[in-house]
Amino acid sequence: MSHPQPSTLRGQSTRARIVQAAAELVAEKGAAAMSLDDVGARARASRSQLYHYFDDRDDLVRAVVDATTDSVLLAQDELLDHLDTWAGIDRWFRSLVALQEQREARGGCPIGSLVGQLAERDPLARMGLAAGFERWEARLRDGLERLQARGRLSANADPASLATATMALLQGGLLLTQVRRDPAQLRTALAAARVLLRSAAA
Amino acid sequence: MSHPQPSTLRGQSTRARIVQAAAELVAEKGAAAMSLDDVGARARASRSQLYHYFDDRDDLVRAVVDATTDSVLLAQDELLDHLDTWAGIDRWFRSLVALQEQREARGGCPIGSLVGQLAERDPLARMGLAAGFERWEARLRDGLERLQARGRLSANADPASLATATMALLQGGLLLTQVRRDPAQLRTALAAARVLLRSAAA
DNA sequence: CGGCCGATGGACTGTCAAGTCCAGTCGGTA
DNA sequence: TACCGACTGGACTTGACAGTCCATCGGCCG
Repeated sequence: MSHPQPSTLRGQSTRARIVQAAAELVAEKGAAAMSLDDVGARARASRSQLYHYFDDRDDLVRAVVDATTDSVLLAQDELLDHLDTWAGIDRWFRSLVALQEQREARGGCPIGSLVGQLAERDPLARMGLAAGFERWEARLRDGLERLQARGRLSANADPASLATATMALLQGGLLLTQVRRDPAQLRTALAAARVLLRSAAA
Repeated sequence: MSHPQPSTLRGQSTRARIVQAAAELVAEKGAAAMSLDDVGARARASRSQLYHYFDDRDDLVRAVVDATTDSVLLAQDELLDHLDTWAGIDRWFRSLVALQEQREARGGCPIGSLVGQLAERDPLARMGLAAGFERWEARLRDGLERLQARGRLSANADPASLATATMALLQGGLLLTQVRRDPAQLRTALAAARVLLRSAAA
């Protein structure tokens, strides 16, 4: 992102259209299969506009990483705000499973799927993904800390470790769901997360 | 794999060299970045040999999937044989963490990393990956069933669900390890798996 | 010993994608 | 209105890659 934020409204909207189109293509076909021609066509932007707003292909992919984490967190924003009650946690879990059922277990986690594609190829993209996971996990950790402050979680439980383990179950559950085309995999993983968290209840 | 097994010894060894070279390149650079030229060069095989033994690029990638799962399971074979004792399970977990430390948290799971790269692009590859996970999880499930038969696991525990949840924690832990370049992520995830399993102990 | 067939080498082709270049247009400001 | 810089369009270059073709080798069997 060595390019500055576009100064005109039109420029900002063009840049946003490009990132949006690229993010869709990455989600549909994978990061490696996304071509700049496809992006240009979908965003109704010419070749040179891509290079006007981004250094190169990798720079655009990094913007896609950020946009994807933004959209994942935004979609769950309400739910993530209420992870400080057992009911709120259960509601979050149920909505995650419902989403996979609705998608017929396709696609896995939009962020997690990118790890295998980008982590070993572009250090900056890897750091962007790590930052995305950190924002996500922090929401859960904060919820668990409030739960603990309210005395519903054992005083000697470690919200940080519980949050990490829950994220692992979520990501692993999504991966198994994707590869087996079976949302029950995520359901089982999150049921285990529930057991794990409840076992730390006060 | 519409091509028959090569009939001569020389042919078999050439085919094996090709798959081996392709598997290394996929592990190093990702499935999309593996080029047939690279494979040929590393395997000391010419272009036409690749097409002599495989239908096309996708066919070779599917062979890589199978070879990769074989090698992952082979490497852990001893450990997977002893998942019917708590000590054996702990030993398995410790060795998984040690391996990530040794690799400096790079690469993630050789099988799991391929899911995000292949699952939505090649249905046959996805099925190959699912078969690999099934073989892996079955070893764990069998161990837990023997543990249960021996009365060390609660009679109303479900070895299948526990195995799935453990695999999810393993895969999710590896993903977080890879993206954060921190083996402690896997350690935390497997510590949670231990808690989960022990909570089902008899 | 002679032919058959799996196995091999390497050149060739068409396609497609990344990145460059330059000739413009648009919109605000003096 | 004239300027200026941000913005836009699309052609062009270069390189890489998947897949094809054909000529040849070499061991085995009749």
